[in-house]
Amino acid sequence: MKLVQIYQCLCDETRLRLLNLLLEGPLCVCHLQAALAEPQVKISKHLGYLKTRGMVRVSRQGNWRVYSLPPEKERSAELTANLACLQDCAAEQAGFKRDLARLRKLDLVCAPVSVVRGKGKACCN
Amino acid sequence: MKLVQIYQCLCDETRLRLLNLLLEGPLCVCHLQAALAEPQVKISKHLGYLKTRGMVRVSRQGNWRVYSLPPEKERSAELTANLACLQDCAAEQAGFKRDLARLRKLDLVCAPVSVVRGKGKACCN
DNA sequence: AATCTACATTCCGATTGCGGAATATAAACA
DNA sequence: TGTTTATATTCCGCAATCGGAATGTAGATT
Repeated sequence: MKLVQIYQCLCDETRLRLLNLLLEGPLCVCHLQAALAEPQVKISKHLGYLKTRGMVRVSRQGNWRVYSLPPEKERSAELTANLACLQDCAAEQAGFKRDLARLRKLDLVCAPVSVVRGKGKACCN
Repeated sequence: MKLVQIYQCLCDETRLRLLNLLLEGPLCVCHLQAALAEPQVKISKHLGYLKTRGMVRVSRQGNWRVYSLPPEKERSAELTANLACLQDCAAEQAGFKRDLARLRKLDLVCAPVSVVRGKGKACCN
């Protein structure tokens, strides 16, 4: 991943917000969607953008797709540096902090529907 | 200057190379052009892009326009952090190092033509 | 006054990016 | 098997970006 490609991943507001959340750890799409309060297509498309460029990984867990940043050991020096820089910058800005706050309010367990049934919601919907 | 706007300035190869050179100090267009070995329009347009977004300043010195990064005291924390990050990353990559090497080979004095006349060139042309 | 020099701007055409509405898909569940 | 759930993909229109060729321009030089 070339340096300029890293910056291309970072040059959209929605993607910045997504990455800021993923810096906290792996997250399924519905949590990202809920935390950003943005429509599903938008989230999904930007995740696709990041994925095709190698900025995020996906794994399947039952009904959910869990996105994560590449494991630390596999990150290039430039990626590590820029992610750290992003995290520092975002930590001081209201919008990013609000996203994190919303994220923490969510029930982070993506449980099978059968488990959640009766509580009126599955996962974070 | 919002964080995402910083990244928008950084998301093009030519602009990265320009900024990497400007991190060394103020430079006139002809030096940037010679160091990058790219056509004049290309250089000029990307400098325009950076200027309208407040990423660089211009001053006139006789026949030349001298571009520079905003003075350190006026840089936001995010800008400072990201420029440092860029400089670190670029310092380890062949392409950027080549630009710097070419820059250092240039006669960095933009002197009036009259002074240079007889040596067969004005400024870096 | 005419010319030159260093640079910017305009005018293309092609590509890419973005957002939303609608639709598709694949796994889980009943 | 049919339905629901979570997510991706396609289709569409629009705006932004990029590169190059040609042209414009302001100040310096002759």
